[in-house]
Amino acid sequence: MKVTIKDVAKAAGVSIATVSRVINHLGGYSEETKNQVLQVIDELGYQPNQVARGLVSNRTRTIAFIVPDLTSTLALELLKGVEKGAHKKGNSVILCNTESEGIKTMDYLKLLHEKRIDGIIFASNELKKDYYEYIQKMHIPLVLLATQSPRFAVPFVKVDDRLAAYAAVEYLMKKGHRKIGIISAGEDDGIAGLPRLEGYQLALSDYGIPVSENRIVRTKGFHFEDGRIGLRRLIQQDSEITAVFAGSDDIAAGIISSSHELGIRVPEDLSIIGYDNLKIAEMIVPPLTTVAQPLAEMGEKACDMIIDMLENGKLAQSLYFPHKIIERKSVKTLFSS
Amino acid sequence: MKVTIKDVAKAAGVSIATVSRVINHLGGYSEETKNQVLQVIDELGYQPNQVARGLVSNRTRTIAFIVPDLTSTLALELLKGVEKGAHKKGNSVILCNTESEGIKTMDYLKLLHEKRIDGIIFASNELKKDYYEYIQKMHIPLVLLATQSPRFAVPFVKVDDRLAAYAAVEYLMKKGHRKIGIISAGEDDGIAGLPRLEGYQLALSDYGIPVSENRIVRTKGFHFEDGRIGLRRLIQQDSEITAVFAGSDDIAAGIISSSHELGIRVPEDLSIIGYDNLKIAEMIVPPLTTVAQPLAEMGEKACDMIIDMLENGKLAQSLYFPHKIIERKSVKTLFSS
DNA sequence: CTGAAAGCGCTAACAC
DNA sequence: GTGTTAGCGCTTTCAG
Repeated sequence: MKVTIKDVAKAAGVSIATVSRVINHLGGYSEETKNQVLQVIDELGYQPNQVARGLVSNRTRTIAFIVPDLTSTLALELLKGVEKGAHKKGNSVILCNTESEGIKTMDYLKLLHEKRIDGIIFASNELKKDYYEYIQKMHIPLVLLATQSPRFAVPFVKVDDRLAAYAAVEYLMKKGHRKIGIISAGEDDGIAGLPRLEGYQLALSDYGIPVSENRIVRTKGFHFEDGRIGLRRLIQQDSEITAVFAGSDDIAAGIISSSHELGIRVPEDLSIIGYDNLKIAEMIVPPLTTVAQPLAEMGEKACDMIIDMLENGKLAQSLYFPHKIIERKSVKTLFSS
Repeated sequence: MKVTIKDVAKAAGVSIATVSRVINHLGGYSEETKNQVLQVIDELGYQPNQVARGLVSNRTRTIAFIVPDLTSTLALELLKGVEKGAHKKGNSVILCNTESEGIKTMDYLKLLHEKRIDGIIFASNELKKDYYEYIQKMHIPLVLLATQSPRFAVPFVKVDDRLAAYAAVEYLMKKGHRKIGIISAGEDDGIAGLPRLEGYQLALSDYGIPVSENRIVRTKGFHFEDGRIGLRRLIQQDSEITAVFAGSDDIAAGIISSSHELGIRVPEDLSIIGYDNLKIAEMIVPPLTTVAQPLAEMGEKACDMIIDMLENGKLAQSLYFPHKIIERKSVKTLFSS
């Protein structure tokens, strides 16, 4: 029933070593025996047992993808890229949804360790000290995806948030906007919130516009609800605003949803630029102008890096991916410059 | 460096058999040795090697989740549930994104076979004969999620699409609508399209309303674009329509997007009911009234079923999950009945 | 209650 | 070119 290398060897009239050689393309056998073996493999429908292989080779051809929040389309895009990168080279990916809970993450790490997975891609979340240290002990490659660590020297793949935020705000200004607000997670989120806020402030300063606290709304996260609530807070603080930079597309969607309720027209009364270019950006009305991150590509690259590190044994080079502004219909041109 | 069962045995002054017994809670050892072993395990930071375990026990504690299209939020919700169900019992899930290509699916199946995964959850796609036969040969449990097979006796978890579609259309009628269209994949998609179309037709008939081909638009898939194009076709075929049943939330979003361009107000001029209750349903304007499928729960259940089958060795019972209509703001009440 | 030993299916020296 | 054999780390009889 279950056919093993032994069965193949016996049926082909050779030793298991020879079979092993041909399935691993190692050479050291005649063309004739090779064909013989191959034929038997085919007849018997033999599939090498990767578990047994893993036991001796210490390679499971499995990569773990750890995300805090599988709900977000952002994670999905990332995951898609990772999966593609993995499968391209005969690896598979194990999914770990940690739901932001620290305990669950350590839990997962243990499980992954027991499974002797080959590497870890840690996505869009803070790499806590505990995690880092535990992973170090596992002696497997780790790369950070859409996040980075201020403390540990771990290779990462991401876009430069500060730069991208700067570009978004600059775009608004080029369209003639001067009274620009921001609704985004702020300093509390050092990974994504802080740099986006900094980019916003820097862009304003560079254009000689004073930064006013009244135009800043710091949200808890990057979710739809944050945007909904955020807009109400923002117009309360400063009703003169003509444009808003949203820290994420979800926030932007929330802002748009809220504006409808408040009778604010987008983009006629209020222009909005988002961040992420998720699928929802094109599905809402008006279609959202936003800063695109090449998420799928980034995921794929992260995977390549893991495999690279596995093969070469040295740390991969961190990488910034370029952002891009996708123009749709949520920003009104006041005047062009 | 790498600590194995031998190291533990040596350090604890017992045999590896004893260590194995305590880590597997098999009993047959004194309280004293147990504590001794446990302590050493802790000190050494020993983690059993699941690969080695898998080799002898033929259990890898890994379940594969196969979906054709990871892009959709639907897949995401399903996946979330599956992941939860798996992790709950110390299993992990390997993700397979087949992108609808048959070759890639067989490819994956081979890979999964080599990895000796414990079971397969096959989601929202047609189970082709090739796949089925191959999986049969693997001798591992298989369950269909959000899909079913008209040909093979494979346990499934899904909602009854026909019933749910019926309910959606009936809802529209209870709100006073009589001229109701449908934009959805049709007979070509036997799994989801056909039953939804049937539900639509049946509901109409039951209320004594003739089914008109002019009110039916059959789309290629269930995507946003299908909805956008679909609406234009529909109003061309019949401009009198007051409500539309969309085969998916994505289609519904497309319809709404299209209506804006066409100057049709939702729900004032046109009511829309969607299907799936994805996250986008609450994020668009107006928030979408839709038929909810408990996707995450379904995913979790599918996982439970796999594990069940693994433990009991017999086929699980197929399960229909209940649908539910989520009322939001995309349907106008003409008159209540 | 505990240990010795035979594998699980495969790879990788090491012989011939 | 090809076969023999010693493990990889663990579970599981079988003795004692």
